[in-house]
Amino acid sequence: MTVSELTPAQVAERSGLKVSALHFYEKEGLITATRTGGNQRRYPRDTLRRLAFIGAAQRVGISLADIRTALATLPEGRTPTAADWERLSAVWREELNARIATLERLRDDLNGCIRCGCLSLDSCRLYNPGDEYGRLGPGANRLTGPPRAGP
Amino acid sequence: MTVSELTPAQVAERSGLKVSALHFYEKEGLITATRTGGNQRRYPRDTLRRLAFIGAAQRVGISLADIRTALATLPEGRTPTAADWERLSAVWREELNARIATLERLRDDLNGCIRCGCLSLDSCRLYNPGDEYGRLGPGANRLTGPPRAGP
DNA sequence: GCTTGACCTCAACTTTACTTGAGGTTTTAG
DNA sequence: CTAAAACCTCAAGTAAAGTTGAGGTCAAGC
Repeated sequence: MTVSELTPAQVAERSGLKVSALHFYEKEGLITATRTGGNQRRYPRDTLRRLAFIGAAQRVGISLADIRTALATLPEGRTPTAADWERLSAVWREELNARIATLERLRDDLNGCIRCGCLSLDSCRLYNPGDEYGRLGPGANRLTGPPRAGP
Repeated sequence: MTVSELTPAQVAERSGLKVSALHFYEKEGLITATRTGGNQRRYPRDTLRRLAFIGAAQRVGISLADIRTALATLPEGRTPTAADWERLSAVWREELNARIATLERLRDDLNGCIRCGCLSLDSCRLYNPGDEYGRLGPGANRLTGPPRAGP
């Protein structure tokens, strides 16, 4: 096997993910793998970076579907450069700033709002968050936290 | 029906939730309801406040199980006072501060870390967030975002 | 040359947070 | 008094993000 390719076990080890998660991500189109003669997976080196990126985005609360959309803007046919990654991360940077701002507002609302007893009234900002969603770039959304599930 | 009790439709209207969600929350022990002679639900007025609290906590990324634990510390037998709610919200305030700090660190890491190319290396803080979880009070956890699901 | 560990596929199960639907009852408006 | 709107229960379905297990293959060490 080429020097620059990684086995499933190596990727799992270095990413902290389980092999089953790697299969899942591949099925979802988030990472790719070539196969050896014996049909075993070999991951390109930049897989670790992709996985790190996926993990960071997930920690911000972005869904795999949105992450896939963002990763799809990476160039095909060549290994992404640092500049490619930076372009992507700039979007998340905005996302993070927005999320931080939202949380700060939520905290401040909580300070004044529950204390004053207005919570549950129609006019309460905490109760009626007006700007829960926003879009900043490809696939970036869900500024305030995990979804309140639906179909 | 007593002046201070609300019908399912009224609660749904004012909370923005569906009636099915109210049933679900009741089954999960997050809210309660009395019944009329005809077996229909009537919600105490503070249900709206409970729901507002639940919504705020969810937006921070706290699970219903943890929210239930927190709500369970409210006094039984009497309507919670503003002070009761404030005690609870103080916990979330800490939670919010912690989450904000985590996101700020994540953003700063992203600024330096992806740019410098270290992402995916074992020593990278972004790649290896060391302090993803912490406990501050009853049921408070998950500081950095939604869980990466598991069994 | 065989055993052991890493791999493979595929289907089914898990959790959280709800929704939908079926089949039947209660309340309200006219 | 009746028709419509709102309610009830209970079972089953949904979505996301994976994990687990069964049954079989591949590769490395002794």
